[in-house]
Amino acid sequence: MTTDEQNFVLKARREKHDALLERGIAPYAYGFRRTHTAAAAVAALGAADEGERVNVAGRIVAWRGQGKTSFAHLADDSGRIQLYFRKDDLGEALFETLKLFDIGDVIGVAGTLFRTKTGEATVRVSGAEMLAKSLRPLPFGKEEIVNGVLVRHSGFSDPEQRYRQRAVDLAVHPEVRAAFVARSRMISALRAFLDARGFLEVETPVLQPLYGGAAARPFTTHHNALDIPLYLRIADELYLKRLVVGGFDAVYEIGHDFRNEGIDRTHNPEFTMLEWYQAYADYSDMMVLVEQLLVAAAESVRAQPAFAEAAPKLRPPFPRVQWVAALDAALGTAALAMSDAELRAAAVRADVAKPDTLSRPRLLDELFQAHVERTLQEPTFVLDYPVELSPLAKPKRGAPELTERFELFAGGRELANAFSELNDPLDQRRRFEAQAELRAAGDEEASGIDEDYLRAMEHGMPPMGGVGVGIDRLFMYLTGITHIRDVILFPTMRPE
RNA sequence: GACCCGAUAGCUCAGCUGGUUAGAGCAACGGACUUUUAAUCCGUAGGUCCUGGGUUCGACUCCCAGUCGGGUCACCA
Repeated sequence: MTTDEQNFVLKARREKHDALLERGIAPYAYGFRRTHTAAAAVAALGAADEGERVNVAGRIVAWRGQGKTSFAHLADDSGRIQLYFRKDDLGEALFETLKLFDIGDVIGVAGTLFRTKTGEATVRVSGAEMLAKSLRPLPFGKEEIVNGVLVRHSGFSDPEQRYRQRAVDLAVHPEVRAAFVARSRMISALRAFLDARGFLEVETPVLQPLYGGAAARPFTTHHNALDIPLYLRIADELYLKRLVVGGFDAVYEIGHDFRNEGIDRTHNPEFTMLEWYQAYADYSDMMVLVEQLLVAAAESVRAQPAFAEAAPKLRPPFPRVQWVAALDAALGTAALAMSDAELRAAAVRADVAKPDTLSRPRLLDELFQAHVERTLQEPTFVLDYPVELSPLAKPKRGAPELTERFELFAGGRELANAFSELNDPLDQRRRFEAQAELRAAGDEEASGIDEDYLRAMEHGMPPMGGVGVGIDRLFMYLTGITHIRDVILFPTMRPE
């Protein structure tokens, strides 16, 4: 492989750049006054054969030179439009300058709309400006429509390079842009849903002196001036609940959480979480809210043409199954009555990795995952988790060994997790102490005691329902996209 | 972490049971062409065949190790 400096393709581009300068043409402009986007220009022509004068700008994505004429396609955010350059229209000097234009250049053109004899809306160009000379070619493939389906030839398909060079991936793949537009619209819809119900969007610390609210290994960093370790948050939960103590009755946050764990097609170390908390509500209220929110999210995805078909048609209420009953049914016995040794033996039979190292709650959870979770394809609420698995959830009314907690599963994956939030500071302290014991016994994911959070709760925390929704996975479920890297613009990669 | 697959021109790929100057299409460069659309036609240039060992008269090709990537499975409440 040649180095960039020696590469003949780059060299040719650079020579054209220099030739533009010699002709007194700036290769990099300050702006361009557009009258139409590409799509708007096509629409402006309508069914007519001759149309108005337009100024359009974008990237040259195809070029067909033909002696004293040339055809090109110009792409912008809205779509693409064909350009027709004719020497008689442009004059000798400008037509010669066109030879310095390449696929990938960003240009602006002025001209009148017309329809070619093959029926395509086209700009008959009378003036063209270089806006940004592309010194490094973009790997545009050639495209054709076969039986109404776009077929791309060559192009840019190396998965690694596509994720590493997302700017290139986006520039040459409109369908990738469409996925991220859909993601953005879905997040807007989530905000609109919560805003309309009186929730206040807030921002809580990403850098935290203690991490909590979930079971995961954190990223650790160090603050120089304070000379203390700080952790990137693994959840927003404990700060949002402090805000409810402070008098904000309904809050939510959409932000990144960070978990220092493996990377695969459903896990990125940095991912987007929506959490909300509503005072005076319990987990039953949250179930209804989650159903409504999912319907709103699915509608927003279905409104995107690229995903109109993919988005599932949700019909609340979703089925509710009891955690204990589901696990008992799968194991054929009462799971909570099993001894630690029996649980461990069951874990071995279920191919759970390293069962000897797991605490009792983790064993139960592993068994539930192995036997129940992955069977849940249609959206399903799993209710009432054992208290050992849920240190931040209130005991279930009438069954104190369980908690008022649910998780929503769909497509075999967890989409949401919610509780009637524990607001008894004395109980919370006992739960933290139990976690601390598990931690001391080697459970890396058990939490410690967060005294500052306990102090906030001791001032009086209203009863509330709270929910966490994994946004990346929700979007994957609603679009049918199977790899988390395809829903995160810049997924975490090993450095080159 | 386990198993399978892959790495060759800027991009997408071919290269047989080992054989001497490593190919194609696109992109690039030169030329022809004033309604093309995977434009077409003629010509030119472009390579550390991932890295390191080994086998062999000879390795892009076979073997070993490594690196990186992809897929599947497992793990990650």
